[in-house]
Amino acid sequence: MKEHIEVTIYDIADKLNLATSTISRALKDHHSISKKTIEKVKKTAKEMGYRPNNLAASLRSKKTKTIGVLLPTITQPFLSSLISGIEIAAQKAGYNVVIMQSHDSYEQEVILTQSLYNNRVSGIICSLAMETQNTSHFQLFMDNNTPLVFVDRVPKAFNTFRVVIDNYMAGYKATQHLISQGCTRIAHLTAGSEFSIYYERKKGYIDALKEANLPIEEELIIKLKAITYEEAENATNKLLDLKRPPDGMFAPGDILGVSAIQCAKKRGVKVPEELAVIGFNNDPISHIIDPNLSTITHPAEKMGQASAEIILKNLKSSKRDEVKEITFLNTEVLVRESSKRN
Amino acid sequence: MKEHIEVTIYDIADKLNLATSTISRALKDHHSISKKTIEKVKKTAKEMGYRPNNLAASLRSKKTKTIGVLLPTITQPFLSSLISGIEIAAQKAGYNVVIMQSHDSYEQEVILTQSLYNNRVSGIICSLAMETQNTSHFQLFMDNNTPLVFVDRVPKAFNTFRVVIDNYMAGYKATQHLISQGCTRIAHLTAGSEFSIYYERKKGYIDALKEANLPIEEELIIKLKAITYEEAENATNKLLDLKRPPDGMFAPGDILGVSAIQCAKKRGVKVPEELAVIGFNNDPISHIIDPNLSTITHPAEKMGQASAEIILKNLKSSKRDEVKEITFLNTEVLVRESSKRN
DNA sequence: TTGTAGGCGTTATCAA
DNA sequence: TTGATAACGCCTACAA
Repeated sequence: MKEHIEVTIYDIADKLNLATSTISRALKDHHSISKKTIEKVKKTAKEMGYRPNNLAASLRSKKTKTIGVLLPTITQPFLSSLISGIEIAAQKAGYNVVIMQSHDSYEQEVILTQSLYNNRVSGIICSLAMETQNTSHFQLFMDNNTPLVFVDRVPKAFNTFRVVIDNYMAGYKATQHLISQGCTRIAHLTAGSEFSIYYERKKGYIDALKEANLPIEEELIIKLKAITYEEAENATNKLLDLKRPPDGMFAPGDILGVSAIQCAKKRGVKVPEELAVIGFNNDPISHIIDPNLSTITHPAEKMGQASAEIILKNLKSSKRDEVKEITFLNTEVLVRESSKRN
Repeated sequence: MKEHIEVTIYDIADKLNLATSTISRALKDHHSISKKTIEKVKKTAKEMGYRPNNLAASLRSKKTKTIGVLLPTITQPFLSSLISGIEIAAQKAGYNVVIMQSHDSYEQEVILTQSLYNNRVSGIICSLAMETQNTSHFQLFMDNNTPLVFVDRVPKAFNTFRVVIDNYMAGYKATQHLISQGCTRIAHLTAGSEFSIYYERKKGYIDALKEANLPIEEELIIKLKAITYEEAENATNKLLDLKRPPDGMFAPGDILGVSAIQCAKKRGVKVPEELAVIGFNNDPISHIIDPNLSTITHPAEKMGQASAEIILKNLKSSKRDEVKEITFLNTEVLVRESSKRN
C-alpha cells in the first residue's frame, strides 16, 4: 500500500520557491499571475499528486458549492426526474447536490432544514412535505441571504423563488377536456390541505364545471388520505356504487388514474365509454395501463433544471435578487385512450 | 433584515468564561466534562443561536460525514429506490448523501470519481456505467483507505465491497420457471459487455436450458443496444417473425418484458398462452401491464441500505476490514399472469 | 507580478 | 475536569 501524505499548496510553494498565495492564484488562473508561472505551478501540482481541499477553501471563502435538495421522497418518478434535472444543472456548474428525504413528515423537514443550514449549503431547493403548514423553519435561509427555491409543492405566502406549474389551470384544462368528450358527471379525487397543489387542481376542476354549467356534486368529490392505489380503488368503488355513478374522472395523479381504470375494468365498467379518466404527471405507468391513461404533462426535469439555475444565477451576482419571482412552466393535456370518446 | 453574525464556540467561551476546548467537548457530550458544564454550555449555545460549522470540523478532523453516490442515472425505479435506501441509512447515522449521475458514460464516471475524491467523501457507493470496462479510477479510494462499495453493476476483479444479487441464479430461476410452465422455445434479450449483470443472467438462462435438455438456439437470443422499449419491440418483432417463434421469453428487465407483452398483444399473440414472459426488477410498470408481468424481485432499497451500512461500519472501526466481502441479497420469482400456464 | 501574514471555526494534544 | 495553543489547508488584504 502506498503511503498517503496529502500534498498541499504549501508543498508546491516549497518546491517552486514561490509563496502559497501565488500557488493558490495560479491554480485558479488568476489574471495577476504570469502565464509561465501558472503553467509551471499546474504542472508541478499534477506531478506531486496535489488535490485541492474543497473543505478548506469552503471554510475560508464561506462558499460550499453545494446545493441542498429536500424532498418528500425520491422514489416517485416525478421527483426523481426533478432531482435528475437539478443534478445535471449543478454538475455543469461544478456544484454538488446533497439530497434529503422528509418522507412527508413536517418534523423531519424541520430537522433536515437545520442540517442543511449547518452544512452551509450555497442554496436550497425544496418541495414541501404533505404535512407542512408552517414554513418558518426556512426563515433561517432568508435571514442568511441563502438562495431558497421551492418547487412544485410550494408555500402560499412566503417571499421566495418558486418554480411551479399552474395547477389551477391544469386542473381546469383536464376537466374541460373531459367535458369536451361529453362527460357530464365528472368525479374528482383530492388530497392534502387547502395549501396543497391538490387544492389548486380542485379549484380548476370546479371552475371548469361551473363554466360549462355543470353542477358541482359533493358526492363526486372524494378526499383521499394518501396518494395510493388502495385509496384510489376504495374511492372509485364508492363512486361506481352511487345511484348515479360518474361518467368521467379527473384524478390529480397517475397512480390514482391508473387505479381507477383498474378498478373500473374489474367491475366491467368500460373505459372510456362509461368512465373517461384523465390523470396527472405523465408517469411511466400512464402509458402502460390499458387503455393508456390520458394525463397532464409535468415537466419534472425542466423544473429541476430551472430551480438549480435560479440558485446558480443568484449565487453569481453578488447582490441577490430582491424580487423573488415565480417561474411557471408549461403543462399540456396529453390525450390518450382512456378519455377519447369522439 | 436581521444582522447575521455567526456565533462560534469562541463567543460561547467568552460569555461563559470557559475555554473553547471545553465548549467543543461539552457540545459533544464528552465524558470528561461535568454534567453541569455541559448543560450550561448547551443552554447558552441555544440562546445565542449557535450553529456548528461542519466545514471547520471536517477540515480539522478530516472526517466529512458524507457518502458519495455515483450511479448511471437516478430516474430508473430500481436506482431511485437504491438511493432512497442509502439516504435512509445515512440520515439515521447523521451522514449526508451527495449524488452524481454518470449517464452511463465512462468519461463522466472518471471525472465524477475525481470530484468525489476532492470532496473528501467519507465513503463512496457506486454502480458502474454501462460503458465502463476499466475501474482503475477507483484505485484512489483504495489507496486512501476510503470505504468503497460497488452495488448491482459491480466490477469483476477488484478487491472491494460488493452488494449484489446473484444474477446467474436469478436468470437460472427465471428460465426454469418458464420451463416449468411448459415452454420449450424460450427467447432471451441481453445487453452490455461480458462483464455486465446481463451476461450473468444469460449464463443462468443457458444453464437452465441445458439442464432441461433444451437446445440453445442462437436465433432466440438477441442482443440489444440499450434497455429501451423500442429496442425490445424491435427484438420481439424479429422473434415473432421467425419460422418457429418462441413460446416463452426471459427479459432481463421489466421495461423489456412489458414492451414484449405490448408487442405480442399488438400482433394478436396471446400472453401467456402463446408467449409466456418473465421480466426482471419488479418495477411499478410490471403490475400495471395487462396481463401482469411475472418478474424477479430486486431488493433495491435493501441493497442501498446494506451498502450504506457497510460504509458506516467500516468508518466506525478504526481499522478497516481487510476482507472485502460480497453481500448477496435475495431475489425471488414473482409469478404473475404473464407466465402462468397451468 | 509576487510575497507576507492573519484568519476561517473547529478539534487535538499537552499541560494544569 | 478544564485550559492554552497549535494545527487543518486555503484565501485575501495589503505590502513589496
